[in-house]
Amino acid sequence: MDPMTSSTPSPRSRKRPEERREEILGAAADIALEEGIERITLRAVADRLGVRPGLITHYFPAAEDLVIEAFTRAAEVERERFFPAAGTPVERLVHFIRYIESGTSAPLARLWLNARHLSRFSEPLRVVLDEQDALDRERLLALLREGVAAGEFGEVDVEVVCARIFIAVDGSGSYVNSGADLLGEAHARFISDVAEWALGMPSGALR
Amino acid sequence: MDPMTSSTPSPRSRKRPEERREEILGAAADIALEEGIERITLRAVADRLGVRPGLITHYFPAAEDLVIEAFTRAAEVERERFFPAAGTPVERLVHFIRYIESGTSAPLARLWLNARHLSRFSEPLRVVLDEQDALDRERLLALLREGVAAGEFGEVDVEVVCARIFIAVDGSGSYVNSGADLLGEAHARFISDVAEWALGMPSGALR
DNA sequence: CATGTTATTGACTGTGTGACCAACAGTCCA
DNA sequence: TGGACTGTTGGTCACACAGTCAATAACATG
Repeated sequence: MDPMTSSTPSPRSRKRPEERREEILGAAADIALEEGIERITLRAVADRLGVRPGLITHYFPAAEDLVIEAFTRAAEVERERFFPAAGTPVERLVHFIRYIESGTSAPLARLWLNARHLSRFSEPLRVVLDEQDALDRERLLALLREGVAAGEFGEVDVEVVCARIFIAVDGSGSYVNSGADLLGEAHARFISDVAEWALGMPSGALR
Repeated sequence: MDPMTSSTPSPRSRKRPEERREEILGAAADIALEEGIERITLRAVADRLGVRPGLITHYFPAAEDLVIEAFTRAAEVERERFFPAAGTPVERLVHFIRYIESGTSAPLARLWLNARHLSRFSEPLRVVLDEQDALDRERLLALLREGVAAGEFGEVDVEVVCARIFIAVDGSGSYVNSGADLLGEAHARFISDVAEWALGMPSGALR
């Protein structure tokens, strides 16, 4: 039987450590997004890779470390979709708002909801979540500061605007998570409404 | 040895079924609030009552039913603290806002965050969470309608106002949950700011 | 080709979980 | 008082989990 096409217990595929480590982290990040962070288990990760659970332990002696790194990875990958590199501050802000209001960010919203909850019980997760939160905040703050400097936003307190927008994003995400749109149409435009309000812009300016 | 004061394996205390059932639900609701819904386990509940796990099974043959009922109970108990029965609509709205901004509602915020997350994986929990959401929404909507009728709020779309306030509450709760106040002072007044904005009231009117 | 390194497996431990069930014992009624 | 009802126990089963370790087999290097 050709060992390459053998369907039964695939012959040991030995990989370079860095590559395997990346594979494991990727699988764990996928699980976090699809099934929830708490489902990142030695078994679940191993099954995704067609590998034995002991191997995961070999790379991550403490399972919690895998969880932390996988969450970080998932957060980083998803974040890059939020803030485009090019465009004026207003254009980038509109992209950010669209990204959320369109529902495209739903997986990330779920991941965040998930992490915020679990952070009550895991100090390491709380720390890394705070770090990722800070990174997001820095992105938006930079965008806002740039816009103020360019005269696109008027003279606003960027800290306050940033806080208002992010709280709105989290609130919106809570409802997106459950799938049901309990709050009607006002929900779909909530982020842009809040952003316009916080920035002192006329209603509809960011749509 | 006096069986009443015996400290060793407490003599079987037999209780009336309804009473015992209430006891179990209360203990489970406490666990949900203090340790998280997912920690409602036969053992955890039994330990709180100084009883054997099998007894919990006797009252709740399916553990999931206990979780659902306990969550409902916790949600109902906590909700009553939100909306006082007496006062003008504005007074009641201010009470509602104060209750949240003071941090008193933090346990409920955590419970909600917890439930929203778990509802992804439990259809029964999703259903009961939607029900409880609807009850909250009805309370606030009634308050708002009353205020509009009394001329206290002007001519606003109460549905939109309600949605905005609740999304704000959820967003605020997400950050309260982690303990760290990542967003600074703007956070503490966020609900009242949003309520004033949504109601078209001057800034500070609800403080 | 031989040898050492190490990626990978398989089997085991201990804990926590929900579910199940026979036996026990408190309570109430005849 | 005696029996029936049932609240309650203690034990067991099957499963999922993290963690440990010796044994194996693929690779790299000489």
